[in-house]
Amino acid sequence: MRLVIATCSVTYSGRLNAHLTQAKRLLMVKADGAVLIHSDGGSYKPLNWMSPPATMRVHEPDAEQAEAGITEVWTVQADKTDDQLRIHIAEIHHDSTHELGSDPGLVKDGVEADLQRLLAEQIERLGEGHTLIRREHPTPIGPVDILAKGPQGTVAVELKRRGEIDGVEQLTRYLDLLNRDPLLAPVTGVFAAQQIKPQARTLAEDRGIRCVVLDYDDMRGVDDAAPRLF
Amino acid sequence: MRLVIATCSVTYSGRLNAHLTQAKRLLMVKADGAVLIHSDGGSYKPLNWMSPPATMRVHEPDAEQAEAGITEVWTVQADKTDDQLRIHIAEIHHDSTHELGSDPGLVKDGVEADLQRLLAEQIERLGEGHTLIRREHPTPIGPVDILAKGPQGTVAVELKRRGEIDGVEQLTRYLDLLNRDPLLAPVTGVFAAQQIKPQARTLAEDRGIRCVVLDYDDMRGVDDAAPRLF
DNA sequence: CTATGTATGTCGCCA
DNA sequence: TGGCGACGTACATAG
Repeated sequence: MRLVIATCSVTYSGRLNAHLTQAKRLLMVKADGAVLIHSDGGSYKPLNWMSPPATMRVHEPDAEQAEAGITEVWTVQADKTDDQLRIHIAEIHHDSTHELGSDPGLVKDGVEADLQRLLAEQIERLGEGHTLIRREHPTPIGPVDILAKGPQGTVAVELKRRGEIDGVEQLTRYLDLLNRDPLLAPVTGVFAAQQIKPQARTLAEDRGIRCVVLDYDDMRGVDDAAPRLF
Repeated sequence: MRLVIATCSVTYSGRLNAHLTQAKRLLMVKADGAVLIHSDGGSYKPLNWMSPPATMRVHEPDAEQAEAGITEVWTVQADKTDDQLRIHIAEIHHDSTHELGSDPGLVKDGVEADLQRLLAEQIERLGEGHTLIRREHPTPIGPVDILAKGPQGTVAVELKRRGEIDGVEQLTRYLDLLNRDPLLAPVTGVFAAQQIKPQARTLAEDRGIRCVVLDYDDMRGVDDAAPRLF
């Protein structure tokens, strides 16, 4: 990985065109050809970048560029598309290269997949008398997270980490569709999430959809083989 | 901006838990407290990060950590949430700090606004006999992208770069509302996008909404005065 | 490979 | 401040 602090201007052309006027920034060049241009603020998204695989070439400035104070021009070309990044460098303030090696990568815990697995195993959290029919029940408009058998018939569960209005809309579409199937109907809905926003709860209940708040830590605690990462 | 190349392990806890085992990586500390952890591959997304505003504290390792070879512990705490990043440093290979100043920011060209302008100018792409009524037709629930007059009456167009289910929902809401207006009704819907996903197409057609795929390059080619910024 | 759904999404707009 | 939609979305996974 090469790290350069430089006064530069940047132009991107590809799916859109974008331009950065001259300023002092960090240029990060990765081993796979990726280039990231960061300022000293904002979140993780760079001001501009090139995704790998890409190839970087360093040129001398032409006469006009040299006249404007440009000392070096970097051209970063995507290997598979015609996306291109052009970096015009006026001054380099720092330049260092570091051997990092490959990274063992990130281990995650607590995403929707975990929640779904746990709820399928602990389906009684929907209420007494529920049994699992299946997870990821396929429909033409997408898979229903969990389908269960409840005391009053079939139950379709939409599962979210954070329950917001679009999740209720999604579940509503599934219910409309599932209720056209005479083998399943009547199907009622359950909106299950670790946290349910008031507006989502209001909309859900207005449509006869039951809301269930899930306690992830509690559910993981019940799970015997809860893997502990750290 | 501070740049550190370090052998480290990282733990994030917040909306989920995530862990990086020990390896050599880049740690970027921004002026606003943001911290990014990058490896020497992948696109612009860091392996792990903390969004600003956040506060970083540097601690001595406790006895157990010191025993494990940790020389320094960084704790990065989000200012407004309980998200936390803990970085255990075994060895620092490089450490430099740079004053960048604020950035003038990015200028873009070629997004949805351009597509809308082009479709308004080339409204016959909706089919023979269409004329433009107006762009950004205001309604209480938001502006309809394009309103046109077609052979069978008023047509409401929802425009997307990529047509997905959410866009069909959005158009459906507009149609429900517009059809309550006796001066406009009956209003039919057109879902226009550079690319339409199968599920979105299924839902749209099920609701009697016509789908139109737009060729942006072709449309821009027809446009004489295609503006070029650089 | 394409297709689809999630994301510690981030970012910008507008009420 | 919060809701909503776009994004050069990125990213993983299933088919």
